[in-house]
Amino acid sequence: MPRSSPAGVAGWIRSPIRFDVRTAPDATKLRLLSAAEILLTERGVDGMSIRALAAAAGTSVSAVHYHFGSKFALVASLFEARLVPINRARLSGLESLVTAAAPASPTLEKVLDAFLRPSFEAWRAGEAIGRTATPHLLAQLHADRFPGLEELKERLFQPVFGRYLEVVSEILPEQSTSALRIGLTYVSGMLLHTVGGHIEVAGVADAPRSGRDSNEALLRYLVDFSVAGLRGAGAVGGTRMEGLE
Amino acid sequence: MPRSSPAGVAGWIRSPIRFDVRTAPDATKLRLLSAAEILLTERGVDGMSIRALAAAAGTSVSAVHYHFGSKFALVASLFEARLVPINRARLSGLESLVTAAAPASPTLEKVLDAFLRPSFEAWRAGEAIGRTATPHLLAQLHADRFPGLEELKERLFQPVFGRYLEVVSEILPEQSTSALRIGLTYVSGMLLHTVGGHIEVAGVADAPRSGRDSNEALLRYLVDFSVAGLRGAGAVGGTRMEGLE
DNA sequence: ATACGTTTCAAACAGTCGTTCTAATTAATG
DNA sequence: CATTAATTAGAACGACTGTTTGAAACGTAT
Repeated sequence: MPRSSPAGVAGWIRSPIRFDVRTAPDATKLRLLSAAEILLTERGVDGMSIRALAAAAGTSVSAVHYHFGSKFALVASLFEARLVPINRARLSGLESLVTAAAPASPTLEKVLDAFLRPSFEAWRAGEAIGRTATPHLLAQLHADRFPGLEELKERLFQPVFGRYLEVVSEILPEQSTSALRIGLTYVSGMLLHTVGGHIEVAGVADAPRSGRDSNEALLRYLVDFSVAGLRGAGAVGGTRMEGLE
Repeated sequence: MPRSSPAGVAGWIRSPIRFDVRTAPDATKLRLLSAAEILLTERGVDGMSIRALAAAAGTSVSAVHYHFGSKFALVASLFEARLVPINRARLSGLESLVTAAAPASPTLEKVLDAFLRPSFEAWRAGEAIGRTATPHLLAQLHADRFPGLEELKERLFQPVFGRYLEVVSEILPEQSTSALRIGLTYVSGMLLHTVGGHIEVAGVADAPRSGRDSNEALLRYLVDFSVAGLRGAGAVGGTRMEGLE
């Protein structure tokens, strides 16, 4: 199939007959990223070939190296482009809660909701337009192995994680930072497990009929589970965590 | 390096001078599985080539297809060989708890401990012999995509999961099966997140100095987190889970 | 219209992939 | 010892990998 033009974004049309999205600046670049998002989600980094990507994007194979330099650079660029907005929403949401509750601390439930919700929003948005969506991609890349990807994940995720860890430590001062770090990592793990498509409860994960309600209910369940887990795991035995210090 | 013979398992030695493990039945098969376990953990299914595998196992490339038929068959065989004992331990541990507590139900904490402990045992055992170990492999394969692997995971894991879901449903009768299914899936997700090497708390995950104590502490934290999470997620709002039914 | 920098394309490069084939080697059986 | 079966090794197959190259096509400005 030749490159189809998904209408819209017009305005500065020059040729009224053969209008093509390619006339937009960076159109090829964006088409490659968009196609890569789907292929990466479906087949992983190693499973996505440059040729399959070029075919899906309607470009030639050399376009990838012209615009990105290498396959890894494209994957890294996509990863960053998708994760940065989510992380920004996470941080701004957290700071809003902190300032609103000052000088006290916000509730743990609200903090975890602020952490988890941006991913769920992107997840639902992706489902709406008929593809497996960004967070699924993030979960896939999280599991994938690729030279340099580990450092990228660290660089992008750690500032967010660290700030949340600070705030949660203030809410649960009786728990050690080490223990809370584990707990928050578990929360991240559950989130990735969810958006990665492993939650296959009736019609939630990849089913076409999953809507806003079930998505919201699943988010609430995850928030409640996390709140109770964080509180409960630290509360049972206060001193036996020294093995993890 | 030529094929080294890790001593032991003798008894029917034939040539006292050039004894080689190859003389044992299925020795090549076992060496391939063992080498595949390491390579799969490190590089994933797509990242492990038959040639690298053969080199690591000290065999020729054709040995793989002679003994297993295909690369996928080898991966599936390894997956099954490693997961079946863990699942057996999970089921027998659960039934022990059930019969011991009859006619009442065992505590949720004991049930989850029975579910999680076999993986932790295998994890620790793997660390002891200096490799990343079986559960890490399982986590890797869980994230990997491979034709037919999904069905295999389903076939191997579902009976165990279903039985645990039954017992947990009896312990928490006020929660719907759908909600508990999600919760138990989250518990699995956290476990995979742990043994997959994503818990990087001081010296626990891949650090060389992680020992029995920190491992046991981490298991306890995960059990406590799961118990509190399962109870807490269902207890907050009893009727708002209908979106997930 | 000419020139220029940007972007696109098909072809080729140097490998690696999983798999198959044939011959040689090994172990077991008569 | 001879024969048969099981196992191994190495080369070869066709297809595919990420990447590079050089020329063609492009919009834009001179």
